[in-house]
Amino acid sequence: MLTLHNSLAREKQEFKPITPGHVNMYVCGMTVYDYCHIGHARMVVVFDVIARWLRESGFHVNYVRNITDIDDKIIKRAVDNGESIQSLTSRFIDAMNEDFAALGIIRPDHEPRATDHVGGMQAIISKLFDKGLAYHAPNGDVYYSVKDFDGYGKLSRKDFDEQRAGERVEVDPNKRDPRDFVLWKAAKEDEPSDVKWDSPWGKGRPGWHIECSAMSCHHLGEHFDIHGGGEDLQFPHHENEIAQSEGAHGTQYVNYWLHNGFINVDNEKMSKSLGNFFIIREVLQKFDAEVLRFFILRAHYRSPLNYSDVHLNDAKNALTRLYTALKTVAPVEVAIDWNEPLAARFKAAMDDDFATAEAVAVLFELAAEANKHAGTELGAQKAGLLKALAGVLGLLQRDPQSFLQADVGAEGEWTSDKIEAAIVARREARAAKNWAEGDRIRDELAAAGIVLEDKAGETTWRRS
RNA sequence: GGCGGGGUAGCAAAAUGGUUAUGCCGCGGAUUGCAAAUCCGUUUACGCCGGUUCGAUUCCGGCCUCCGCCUCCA
Repeated sequence: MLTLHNSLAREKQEFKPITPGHVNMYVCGMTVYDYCHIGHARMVVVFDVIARWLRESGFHVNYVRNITDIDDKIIKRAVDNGESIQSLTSRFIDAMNEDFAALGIIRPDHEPRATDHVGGMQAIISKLFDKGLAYHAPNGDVYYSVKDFDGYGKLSRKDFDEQRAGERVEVDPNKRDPRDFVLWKAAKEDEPSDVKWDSPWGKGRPGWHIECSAMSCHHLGEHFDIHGGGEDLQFPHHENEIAQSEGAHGTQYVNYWLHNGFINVDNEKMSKSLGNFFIIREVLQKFDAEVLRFFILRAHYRSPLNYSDVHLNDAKNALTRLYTALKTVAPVEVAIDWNEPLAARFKAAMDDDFATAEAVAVLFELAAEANKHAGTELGAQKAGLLKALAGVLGLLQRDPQSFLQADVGAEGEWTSDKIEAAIVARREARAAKNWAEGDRIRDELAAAGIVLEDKAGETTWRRS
């Protein structure tokens, strides 16, 4: 039985799809005006694994992750750069795809872009007008009238009588209620022409929240199973999506809300204003992408996760142990037998709100089993199961050598040819029992971060 | 102020009312020409104070403390 933590109920619940055997899942994706940081990496890795596990569990999954390609920050950046919206967003969409591919992310079934769904957004706004949930403000913007929607606050559990509106932010005089949020932004004189769409309420562009209501509805319908995103989106974004979609359609919007935790730096939220954020491609200069993926999956998706080079290095050493086991004990291909004790533990962990930390622990126990039975059929079976289970998490699918010898962020002076030549020289010295020379060569390589391993007359190498 | 999530061994991170988490690091042993890898063994735990219980890190209450959301944000 699959259980998951539903933010709406604030407890773990058994997962029951609307249509047996099918899962419709929507995740809030990127606003493409800059490179993705490791917080985004966590989000996409987490939901990638969730989608993989749902499929492994036999569901047909329709996974949608949107791209926000129109927004204040995008306009500002494009204007600052003196380029078109289209040129800016397509550049960062390409970069995003590169980064996500490096992380082993399986592309969602649909990646709708906001600018392709403006019509759908207008249709929802019109329905909201029909139901008296939207109004046209003096400044030309269209707002959602929060006080007219009964369920407002049910996701974030905000008791608005307790909130002191305007305490931290000036209340916009165009709003009838401080909680109201924008559905349609009136075009401004100085804005570029490619950010203006015609609408019944004048030229303008959509508000942020309406995008997701429209795109999810287009691909998944008015009522679907799972909606995910970062925990910060719970309020106001997801709360507002509920207000829009349920307000317009009159039916329940989403059954299960999933929110992933943040990546922190020095126990503080990573954010641009604090200047403590890390771009994925920066991190990949220093660490293998699979190390970053592994680092993310070693924690539970809802827990805060502290990032530092020390922690990534720790993760790298741990992943090295797993790959070393697969190098030492060649795995045979196996179909996963979910009744096998360790496989059963893996499954129980994943079924329990996607407890990847426990699932990863199982991987290490399998590695130990494989090592213990190295050279036997049993060992090869254990290694095979290790590789198969890791594959469910999107890990350990490479040739072990390619991971162990990967030249990530190295100086590049020691090419594999040069290393092989040094190994030959060392072998000759050792054959002549010239241990001093053999050890000198090994020390020289070690100083360059290359570790030699002599086994059964063969010498292999890896980078440390 | 409102709402929410934490505090576990040197570091990271899980589960659990009584039984080894797991990984990295450390220490001892086996193995090795010496190493590396591997195996065996092993040292460091559950924020504080009460309560329930035969027994609590695990449940309940209080306290201390850290973090997040309440504003664009994964």
